[in-house]
Amino acid sequence: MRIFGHVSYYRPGDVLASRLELSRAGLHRPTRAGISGSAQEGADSIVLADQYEDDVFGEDEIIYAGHGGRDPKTGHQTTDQDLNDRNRALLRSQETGQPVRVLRKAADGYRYEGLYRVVGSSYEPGRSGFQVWLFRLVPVV
DNA sequence: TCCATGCGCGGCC
DNA sequence: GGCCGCGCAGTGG
Repeated sequence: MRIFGHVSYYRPGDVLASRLELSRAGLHRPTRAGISGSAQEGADSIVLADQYEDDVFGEDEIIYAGHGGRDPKTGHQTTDQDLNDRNRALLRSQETGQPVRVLRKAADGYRYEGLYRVVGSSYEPGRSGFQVWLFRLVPVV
């Protein structure tokens, strides 16, 4: 059963040591993938891990780059992203307005940043010039 | 360097 | 609908 919103007793600011712990806690179930969710229900959680060059973690908003088109070695986008199921999940979240748990890689592990809502999306050239999905998330008040 | 782990989707009853 | 297999991933020992 997919859970949207807070999970168990975990609250923003909590730090877990690894992706495995995030998974066991239910904060972010996939052990490697950055987007948790389905095209039909939407995304329930995402992870920012300094892997995508087009990410922006701002004071009052997050720009989260969509999935795909990336060279794992260089970290740069090397092809246009496509509308895959993970990106569809975030588009779906924008439609439903369901909150998305945001986790962010930190020095000591993965920090639970809190609940965000997907309020915008675009498909445009990123830093490397290839088309990327960009999702705009703002904190849930 | 290698590979485990969790899961969404699609195919097939 | 339920089960199974496939492919893949914002890791990590």
